[in-house]
Amino acid sequence: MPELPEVETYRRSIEFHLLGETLLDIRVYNPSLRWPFALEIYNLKNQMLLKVKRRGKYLLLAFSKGWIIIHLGMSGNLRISNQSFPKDKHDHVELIMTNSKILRYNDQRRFGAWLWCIDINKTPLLDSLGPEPLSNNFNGNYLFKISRRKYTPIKPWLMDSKIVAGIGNIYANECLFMSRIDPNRLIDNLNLVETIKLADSIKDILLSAIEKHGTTLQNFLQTDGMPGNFNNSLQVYKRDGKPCYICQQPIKREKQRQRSTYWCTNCQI
DNA sequence: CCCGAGGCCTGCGGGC
DNA sequence: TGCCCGCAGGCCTCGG
Repeated sequence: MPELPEVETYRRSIEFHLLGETLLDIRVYNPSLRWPFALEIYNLKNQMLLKVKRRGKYLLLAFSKGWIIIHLGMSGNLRISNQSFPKDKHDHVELIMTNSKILRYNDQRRFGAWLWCIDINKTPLLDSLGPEPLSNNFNGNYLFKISRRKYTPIKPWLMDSKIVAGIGNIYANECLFMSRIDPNRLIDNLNLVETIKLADSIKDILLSAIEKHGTTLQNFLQTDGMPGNFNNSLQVYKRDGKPCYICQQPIKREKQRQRSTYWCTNCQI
């Protein structure tokens, strides 16, 4: 579910509320997530939260003995609340902190993960990730270079975390609309002007979605329970059959690799 | 090596 | 009302 902007929204909120607090207790109601809840996390008891980082869609919490790696899968949610807040049946993990606040992990489908590592620079899950889309080493030249002599369609390629980290189905669709590129185009076929336009669109869209605290479709809520505000900015995602905001032609939907792709057949070429 | 389908889960909405 | 099907912000694993 949550893509880079939603995870970044969580990162900022956790940093604001919980950085420097000590982890008093860990409660696990259901350890059977995508992989079993990492038992090493119990060793972090009585340690201070030192850093809150993000890599792609992974949230990284640093303690002196190591890191908690959180991935939210499709339906994972984080909330920061007081003890009095009633528990939901899909609440699976709670971190109880010294300022009497609880970080609570809720995940209806349990595709998410709570893992552990000593060194985030030496962990297989993160090693294989491509560049951060908002960093300087992600740009149109990079996209141009790695797309030569490859013949996969651009849209599923953008969702491959080895190419660029953090882009999922919503933002892949939106970025291609902004750069006016047909999602079915084969990547080798894009010229440098187009890959530059695409990289710039990716940065634009992600930054603006972060500013609006993400997109709420079904499950995503901010740590205070408020929805994200990027929904009104969506140009194509979930708009099949509705008129394109530029040319009024109906937005088309088709599956690519089992995922819905939305685009304007008139504007995107 | 590369690619795509399958599968992990739960819940919702639409058609009959 | 109920059942069945398709659909949903992801991504690892495995087969060809």
